[in-house]
Amino acid sequence: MATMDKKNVSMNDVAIAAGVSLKTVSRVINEPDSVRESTRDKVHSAMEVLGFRANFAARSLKLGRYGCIGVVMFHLSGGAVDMIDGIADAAEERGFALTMIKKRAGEKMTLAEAARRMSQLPVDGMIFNLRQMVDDFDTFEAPKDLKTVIITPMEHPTCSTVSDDQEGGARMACKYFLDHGHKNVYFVSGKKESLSSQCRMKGWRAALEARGIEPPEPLQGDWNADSGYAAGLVLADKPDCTAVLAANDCMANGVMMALRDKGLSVPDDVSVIGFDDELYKTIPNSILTSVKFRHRELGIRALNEVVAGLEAPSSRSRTLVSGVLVERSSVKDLRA
Amino acid sequence: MATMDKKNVSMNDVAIAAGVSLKTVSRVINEPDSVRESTRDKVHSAMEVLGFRANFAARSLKLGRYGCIGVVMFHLSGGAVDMIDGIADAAEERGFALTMIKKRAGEKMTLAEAARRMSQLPVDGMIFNLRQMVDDFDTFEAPKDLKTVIITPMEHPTCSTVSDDQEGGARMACKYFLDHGHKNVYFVSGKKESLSSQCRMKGWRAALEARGIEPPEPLQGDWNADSGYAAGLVLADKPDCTAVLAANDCMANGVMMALRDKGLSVPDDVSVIGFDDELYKTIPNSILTSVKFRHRELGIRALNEVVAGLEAPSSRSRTLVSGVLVERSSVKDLRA
DNA sequence: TTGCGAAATGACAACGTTGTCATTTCGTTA
DNA sequence: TAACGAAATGACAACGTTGTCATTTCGCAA
Repeated sequence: MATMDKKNVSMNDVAIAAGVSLKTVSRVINEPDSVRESTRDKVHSAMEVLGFRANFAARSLKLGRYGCIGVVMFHLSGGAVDMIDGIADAAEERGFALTMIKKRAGEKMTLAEAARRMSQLPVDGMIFNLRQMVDDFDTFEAPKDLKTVIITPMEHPTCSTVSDDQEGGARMACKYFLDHGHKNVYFVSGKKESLSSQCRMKGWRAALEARGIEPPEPLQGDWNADSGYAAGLVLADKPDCTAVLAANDCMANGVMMALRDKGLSVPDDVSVIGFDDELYKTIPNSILTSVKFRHRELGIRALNEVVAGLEAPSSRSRTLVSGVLVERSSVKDLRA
Repeated sequence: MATMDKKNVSMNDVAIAAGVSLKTVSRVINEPDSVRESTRDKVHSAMEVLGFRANFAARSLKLGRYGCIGVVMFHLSGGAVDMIDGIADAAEERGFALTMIKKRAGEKMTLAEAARRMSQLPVDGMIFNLRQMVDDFDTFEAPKDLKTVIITPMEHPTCSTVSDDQEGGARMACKYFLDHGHKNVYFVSGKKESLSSQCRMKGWRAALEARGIEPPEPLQGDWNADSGYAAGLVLADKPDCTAVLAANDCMANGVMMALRDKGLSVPDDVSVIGFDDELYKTIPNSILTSVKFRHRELGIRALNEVVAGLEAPSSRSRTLVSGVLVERSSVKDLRA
């Protein structure tokens, strides 16, 4: 048995084994250049033999920081993966790990509650991913010593926020229709409580009103294809409907299928744009033009904002990550 | 200004403010019943006034544990969301938080490297989510004091593993075809390096061979609809092809579209089964029968396995979470 | 060889908790 | 009122690091 069974190997154990002082072991880890090579080797091999691993708690206690960023997922849905991916990559790059907690199903969590839980954990700063409204959004104050960034399209009075420019994306899509000669644009929304859906609707309205067009009544969907299909059946009967903006690709596909089932062609009779640009994964040769948001970039920005604010937690900024219109062939040009 | 600007409020500060000893403050937090109510109130209001928050590092150092489970994402893809969801919920329920790190794009990470990084972080145990093979899988030995669970379909010599029963799911689907009178089943695979795809293929092979049927050459896909479509075009020309098992729903949809474009009907001419049961989100009135895995359950099991093993890190178990065949109408009954 | 400044190393305290054990206070009974 | 056991509280050490400052060792010039 070469392996010791002492529970935890401390720097002191290593120091004794290597015949040096505790502090020298510490130096080998934190400032190796200040230690003579021969000493360093002794220490390294002692660490090897004993299987030494630095104690996170003791180190953090002394340093007064953890090297971890907290992430609170209020809602964990499909689009969140890329965002987490971005957060995690950026964290790694800057030498941070992530500490994650999640709102449980059914649990009513406020920002204050999330902050309270997080501040008991090893974190130097935190990111809240918020896709729906919470009761205490406006009144919430982040702990003064813990930089807090909220991922949400709403502005917050005291915290930094980061968001996709959902409203801008919707405006862009709408303008694209209008610039292609369409006189009006119908809208199919996502779930009512979703902030994304609300913002996309707001952008759609704004773009139409900017051209003096009265927005028609939006159709209520629930993100899934079936609700898009139902909306499509309704829209097929409206003679003035030449353009449909659906709040996501799945519903856009539902709309397109309904239109076809009603004998209408996309884009010849009706043009359609969706959001998220993910239909191509599921539909071969997909023609759907779509507004794509850079979730990964969003995550990266959020993390960078936290890290940048570690020294000045009370600083406040607002970041918008623009979307991109991925052009395919589901929009007909009505001009000329 | 009611707010103190002393950097960190310690139990000692609270004790002085409340006129009690340090230890009494500690007791108020950890064993409130052992403190007289009047004392408790004094302490509580002192904590309130000073804005006291317990120091995680000091607490962990003393207790010798963190209350955190590490999660390493070797691959962060769509299906991972539900799994993380399950892990996070189960963790929460058992009073643990999650510490997460991710393999970076392009980085070559081994299990040993992941374990080394994790063991520098605040974790009592860890979960590796492994969807592809890594070089040191068979030789890897987990730290003796850190319970390690690997989410992977492969068996590991020393670590506990948890997995969907991908192979069983594929067998189930295949058997379903055969039991409905089909004489053969074609297979469209996902990306070559994916363990899921490999296992699904293995199950398909096994089910056919169990009935003495020689499996036809599998068609290579890449998870996306276009590759399924290409496979469908090939399959449409095979007169003996009455049943197709695609390694995911997107490719299954591609196959179906190709068959229809070739004038074949699903399920009248060809029956199709997919995996993951997610097509209904994108396709209205989807008819695709599909094998669904309970990713959330998988995450819960993985976390529970870690927690159960905290006291005996060297214990080892293997958990398989079965899939479910979600029946729709894409399979024709050829009997009678 | 001696002396010197620089480099390397070490002793000790401190970070903010909790465990151990001693002490004080309380309520009850004789 | 005194005496007692139980309940409440407190003093102090310990967890495993890193920072401060003192001490030792080294290499080199005189």
